[in-house]
Amino acid sequence: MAEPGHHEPVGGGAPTLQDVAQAAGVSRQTVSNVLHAPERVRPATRERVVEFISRLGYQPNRQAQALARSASHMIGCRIRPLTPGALTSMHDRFLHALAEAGRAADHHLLLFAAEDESAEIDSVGRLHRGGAADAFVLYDLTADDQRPKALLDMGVPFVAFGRTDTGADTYPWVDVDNVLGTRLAVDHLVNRGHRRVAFLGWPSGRTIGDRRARGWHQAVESHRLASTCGVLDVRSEDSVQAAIQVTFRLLEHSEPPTAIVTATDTLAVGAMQAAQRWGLEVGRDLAVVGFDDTPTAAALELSSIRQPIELVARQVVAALLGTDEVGPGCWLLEPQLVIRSSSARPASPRR
Amino acid sequence: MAEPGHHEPVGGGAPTLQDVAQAAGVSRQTVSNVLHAPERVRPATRERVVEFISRLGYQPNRQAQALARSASHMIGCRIRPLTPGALTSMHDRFLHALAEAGRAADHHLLLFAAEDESAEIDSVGRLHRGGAADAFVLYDLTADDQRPKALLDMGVPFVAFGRTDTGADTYPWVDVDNVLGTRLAVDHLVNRGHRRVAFLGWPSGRTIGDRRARGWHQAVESHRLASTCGVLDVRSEDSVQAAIQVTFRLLEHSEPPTAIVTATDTLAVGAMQAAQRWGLEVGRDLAVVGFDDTPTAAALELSSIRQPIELVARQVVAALLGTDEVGPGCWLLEPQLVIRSSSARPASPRR
DNA sequence: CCTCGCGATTTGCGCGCTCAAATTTTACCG
DNA sequence: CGGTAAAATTTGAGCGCGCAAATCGCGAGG
Repeated sequence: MAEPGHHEPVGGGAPTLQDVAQAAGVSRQTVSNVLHAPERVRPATRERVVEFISRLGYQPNRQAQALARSASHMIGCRIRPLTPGALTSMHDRFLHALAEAGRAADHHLLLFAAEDESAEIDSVGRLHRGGAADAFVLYDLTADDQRPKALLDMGVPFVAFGRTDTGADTYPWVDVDNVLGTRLAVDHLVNRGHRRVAFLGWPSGRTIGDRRARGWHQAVESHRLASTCGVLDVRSEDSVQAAIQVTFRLLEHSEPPTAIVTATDTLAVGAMQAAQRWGLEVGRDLAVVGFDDTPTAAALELSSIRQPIELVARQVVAALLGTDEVGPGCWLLEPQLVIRSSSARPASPRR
Repeated sequence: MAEPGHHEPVGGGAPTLQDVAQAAGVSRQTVSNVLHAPERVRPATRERVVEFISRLGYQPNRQAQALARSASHMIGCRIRPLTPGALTSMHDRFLHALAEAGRAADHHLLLFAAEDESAEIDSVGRLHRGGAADAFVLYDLTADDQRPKALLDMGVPFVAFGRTDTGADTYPWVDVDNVLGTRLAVDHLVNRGHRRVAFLGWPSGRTIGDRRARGWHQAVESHRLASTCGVLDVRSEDSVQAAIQVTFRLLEHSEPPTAIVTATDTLAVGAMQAAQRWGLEVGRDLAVVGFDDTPTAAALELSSIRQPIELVARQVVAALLGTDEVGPGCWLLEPQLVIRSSSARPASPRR
């Protein structure tokens, strides 16, 4: 015991590679090999080492690993405060999916808060230089988002969920086909016999909103639905109150729509509320389809377009860890329609 | 340049302590002191070093710091998948608040996914032994939650948001006073003139639900409200559909309540839906108050009890980093009532 | 019987930093 | 102006690990 260099895993610290090595009577590196390149170790040795690893409950120290291989195996991600007024978006679903996807590749999620876009850029730079995270995930991209270019310039690896209007070919992104989303909604309503399908969206100018509007337009045209008058396309802020007012304008028209496709669940909730106050029963007199499939949609039996967030997260992580692709990879995933009673019934005969 | 030991911050790696030291013509440790104990460094030297730190954009390497001081400055937190059916709880609000609170103390959030409680315990153990996180945050505690004891046994530092029924004096927690919450709701309704205030809660057996029920009971008794018959206390699963059915039972009574206090916003949504189908206008014929102030509540103009999540997060972080308290600290914070139109008007005269 | 070659295993080194102890410098007083 | 204490700064060691090069051991070939 007086022999120098003979450590025991004395209480306190977790066992180290050295501890396991000593216990198994091999060297540090052999234990490391058992973990990372088992084929290099003779089966007999390997088994013995494995035995001691589990007996001591050895767990590699991530900080030491990170330092040695200069890669932290952390994925950085800003967590945004939720926008007051809007229904919760899919932040938590996305974060959970990311964590899940990262786990498979032994990567963890590093969450940080930042006031705004430029604070986020600062934080990312700092975290990256400080080696706290190897790569980052950007989400909720706006049309003219500054972040992709900024990170590109800093040489920070990242993948975006969503994309900007321009320059989207200069960085890797994963996005959901919003155009397809609203198209699916309209198709579904047409199948149910609707011919006057309105669109309730955001004021034009925001990428996502515009794409969703475009999907409605395309579907209306391809089905040759009534829309020539143009009054079936209305816009409002993303709040329930605003949506209620705008929906009233839609309903007081001489030939009101029998169905409304909205750009968000928040707007859809507004449409439903307005319909009720107008004396219509949602699902019977007026069909409504929302977008994002928030928990609220499920609670209110609102049909909604669901983004495949889990797939997105998996693809984002794959792209992040994806070895040295040639050029930025881009993936456009397909959303799905979740049908609930707000749009399940066939259209009632003209009122 | 051939001089050995003379590194330049050549392209690639971020600048290190050594780089800054060399540039400023001082030693490694002096730079370190400027950062951590400026008072030990002579002002003139300090200024020069600071100058070079910012000029080189030096950022301490967190992995190296973590390794050296054997403290990762990371707070571990499991991210749960959201419960299908229930409205989103406050996960994202809490996570954001935690990240925000941790930032002030230079701590970041480490998110991980786990299937269930025991997987979470495993992960926590592994992350802790691996030095990936110094301490952990537990939330959504159930009455007989296994996690506190397990972490206690493993010697892993943690703070819980919420608490178990028994043994809550053996570990540090921060909780919101749920009893007070429903009491506030009832008080508010009584102020508005209501005398028959029903409670719509979870089946008894779950800590949180029971506390919320108790608050209603206390308030009803202290205000001497009608309740002797006992029919004003009803329970259902935490889903909108179930709540609708149960609310109908409440409404078909000979002396129906004029107001309903619920244990969650989900239940409140059910109550609101039921009222509408019954031909009552929420806010005029029937007042409803929810619990948790989810985004849905805001969207539907539902009054709700709001938990001070940001305070909770700050207190959790403070407790986590709090130096060697004597015994576990416990904090019970007060919720607040957010009044919206679902309960704002005075009670209408008896119907 | 000795050497070569190859797989198995070990050693040396450094990742970037902090702590403690050693060393140098500065300031002050007799 | 020497001496000394205090302040300022430097040096040495090591945190736990991975990489690369070095070493060991053993069977085949000459």
